[in-house]
Amino acid sequence: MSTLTRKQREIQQREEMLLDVARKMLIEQGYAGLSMDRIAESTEYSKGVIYQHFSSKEDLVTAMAVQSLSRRVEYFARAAQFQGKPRERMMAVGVADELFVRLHPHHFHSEQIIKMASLKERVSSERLEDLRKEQNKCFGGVRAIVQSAIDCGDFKIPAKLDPADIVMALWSLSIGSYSLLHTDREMLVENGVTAPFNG
Amino acid sequence: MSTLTRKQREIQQREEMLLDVARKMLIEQGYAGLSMDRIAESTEYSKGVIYQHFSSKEDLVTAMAVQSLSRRVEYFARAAQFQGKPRERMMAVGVADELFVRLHPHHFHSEQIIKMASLKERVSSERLEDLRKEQNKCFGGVRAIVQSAIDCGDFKIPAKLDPADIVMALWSLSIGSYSLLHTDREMLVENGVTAPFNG
DNA sequence: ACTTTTTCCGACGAACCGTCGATAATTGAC
DNA sequence: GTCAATTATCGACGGTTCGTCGGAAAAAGT
Repeated sequence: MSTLTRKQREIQQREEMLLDVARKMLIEQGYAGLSMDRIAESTEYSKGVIYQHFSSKEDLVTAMAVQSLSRRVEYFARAAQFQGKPRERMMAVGVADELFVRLHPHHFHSEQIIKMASLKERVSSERLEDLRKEQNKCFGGVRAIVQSAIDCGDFKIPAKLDPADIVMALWSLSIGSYSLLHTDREMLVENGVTAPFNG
Repeated sequence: MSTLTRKQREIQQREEMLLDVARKMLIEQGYAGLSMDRIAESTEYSKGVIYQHFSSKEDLVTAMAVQSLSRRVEYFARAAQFQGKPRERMMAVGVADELFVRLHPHHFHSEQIIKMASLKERVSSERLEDLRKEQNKCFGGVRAIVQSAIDCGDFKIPAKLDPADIVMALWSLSIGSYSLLHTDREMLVENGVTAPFNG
């Protein structure tokens, strides 16, 4: 017997199903088109059931972000195990990031939504804690790799900068490029941007 | 006599007033707290009048983004006139960017909102065109500076990269850092990030 | 003073969020 | 198998918001 009862597993399974439906709706119709009523209708469950899983619409979107963030952590963990010099492991993380973005195009989208002020305040505190944990895992993992690359003299940075600063810069680049590519692609093309990504 | 009639000027003035009120509301209460009804109530105008200016809530937010983006162009233009070597002009642009972000903290916020898919589709086509124009001005201005720095041998880049790629990278960094700083500041501090910004 | 045109108002329909008492299903006792 | 107790589910409802539109009010014109 597993650690969860049958009923608990059913509920967890249903939650994933709900998230899948919601994700599809979010991608296809955007945040405005994501409606709790329509999720209920589309899944043949009632709104009451939906609200047993998610305390609000924002809570639901946050749940999606947590889900995809934990996926991202998996990608990074695999990259961290890459056999080779630390510097190569850093490259691997870059590849993992790009891969993740390609395979989970909705992730940044849901993150952007959460980041709109005052939405965060409507997310259940447990869910926010989940999000925080995953983010820290993510950040910590990448920092460890950068740190090891520095330690073995494979990667030099100005003394003023902490490894954490490097991670933040990389992360910023990732967020920023995604944001630009997925909403202003025409503008970039118009202006002659050619290289989409680089380690 | 100016190119606009008195009435037209009055309307334009009112539009700015509406945007000011809306901006305040957006900053204080977030997107969810930004309500057309409350703008009407707060300005003592009717909703009908508001909708004569903005075709939808998203159109209004876009108008705010256009407004602040045109401010940003002004900052950049001033930086471009900085007396000194091209490389120094590039630094000046960085400073201008940071200054802009500090003085217009709502800008990225409204941009983030617009970028949520399917919101864009509810913005009037004229407004979208305005936005596109301003963005191109912005991009073009910075690229010109980078180009001139390259031309005079003051700033070297790998042959593979176009100046436009550099601009995109800088822009991405700007977007990404803002995004991280304004929503995950605790996480950054927790993880030991120290350097907030650098040219 | 009266008509025409422009501007403005706010009640209204539709959609949505989140709640909660009513209803149905499941479990457990006998 | 029957019935009560508990748990899970439903969907109607109140409250709020968006965007519209017919008609009132003000301005311009004659």
